[in-house]
Amino acid sequence: MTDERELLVLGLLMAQSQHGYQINEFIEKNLGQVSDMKKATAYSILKRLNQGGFVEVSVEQEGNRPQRQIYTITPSGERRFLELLRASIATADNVTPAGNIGFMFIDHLNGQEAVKLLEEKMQKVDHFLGMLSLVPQHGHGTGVDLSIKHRIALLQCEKDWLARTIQELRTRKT
Amino acid sequence: MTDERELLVLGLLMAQSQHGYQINEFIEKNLGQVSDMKKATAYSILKRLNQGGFVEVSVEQEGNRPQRQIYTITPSGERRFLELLRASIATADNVTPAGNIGFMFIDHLNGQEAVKLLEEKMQKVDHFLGMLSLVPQHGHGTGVDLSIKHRIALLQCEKDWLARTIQELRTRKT
DNA sequence: GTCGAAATAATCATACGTGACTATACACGT
DNA sequence: ACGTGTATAGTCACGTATGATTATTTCGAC
Repeated sequence: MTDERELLVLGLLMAQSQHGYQINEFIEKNLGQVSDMKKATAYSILKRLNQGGFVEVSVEQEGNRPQRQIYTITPSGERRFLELLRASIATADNVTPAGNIGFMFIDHLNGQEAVKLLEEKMQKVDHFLGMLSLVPQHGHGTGVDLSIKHRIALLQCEKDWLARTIQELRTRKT
Repeated sequence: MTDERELLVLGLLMAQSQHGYQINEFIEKNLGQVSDMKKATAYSILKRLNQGGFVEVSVEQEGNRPQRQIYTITPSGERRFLELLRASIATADNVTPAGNIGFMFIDHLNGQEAVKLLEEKMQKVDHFLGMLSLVPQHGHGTGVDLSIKHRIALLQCEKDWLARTIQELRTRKT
């Protein structure tokens, strides 16, 4: 998890030098669908990256506004970025996709309630699918699009599985 | 994340009162495919649950062995369990399935390497799929089986997506 | 001109998760 | 009887992530 967050921050700095607020704004506004990293976390990651020599800090003053720390990726940081990127793409640690533990104990609920809750979940998945398909394409085959398509594919799969499972539970109850 | 872990521990205590070591052993040996929670984490969760009045502790001494803390779920704990269970089944917070951030930046690699890394990932997914299909069935339609089937479905979907994407990248490169 | 809301830019206290470590008891070979 | 590996049962120090908070500036409404 940590590595993915560092990768995200380094990736944004690969595009251009930025200050903390800018990074957070970008994540909030454009990547809300992709990362749930919080402001304070981004700042602490920037600090860590700086201590590791992966980014450099310079201070900027604009008008009367408070000082800002501008972060710039270093050559060492670019190497680190590629390292993390390769690891991220090539690995599949994939333990427990969130929400899976609950299924283990579903027998503690009666069939009717289980079905109702699964339907609720399916609706939420569907709603989320809707949000994602509204995200505009960035261009042909950019990584960002790939990433979005990946999420859509997984969510669609989740939705299908829920539909099948609900059917099964309904049948069994009879 | 925290909630899912609490749910897991409470769920195990719903089946029977247990001491910490027993819980950890069970998770390690039987749920390695389902949860990556570590020993120390389980102990700290038990402590928290105890402080919240969701489990009670009693001390047991068996022969000359060191004392053991036996944890028993309380009525309040059972309510909490159901609460967490319902929430877990009905929600779909699903932000960033691990490994997705990497795709965003895949353009920083050349096509050939990207394909190679995706193939590596696919192999790992496939290997993991193999492991999961070896897990013995617990019985007909128990939650545990449902949970495993869910993971298999998602992994299969991931594998298919990777295969499609690799094809696409190959085509594009030409 | 002034008052409150929103934007800007961050820090801090706190809780959570985990690798490393501690410590005892038993089994087994030699 | 002695070492030594493994099972038992847990604690602790440390790093990470985040909600809450701080502090200043700009802007629009009145």
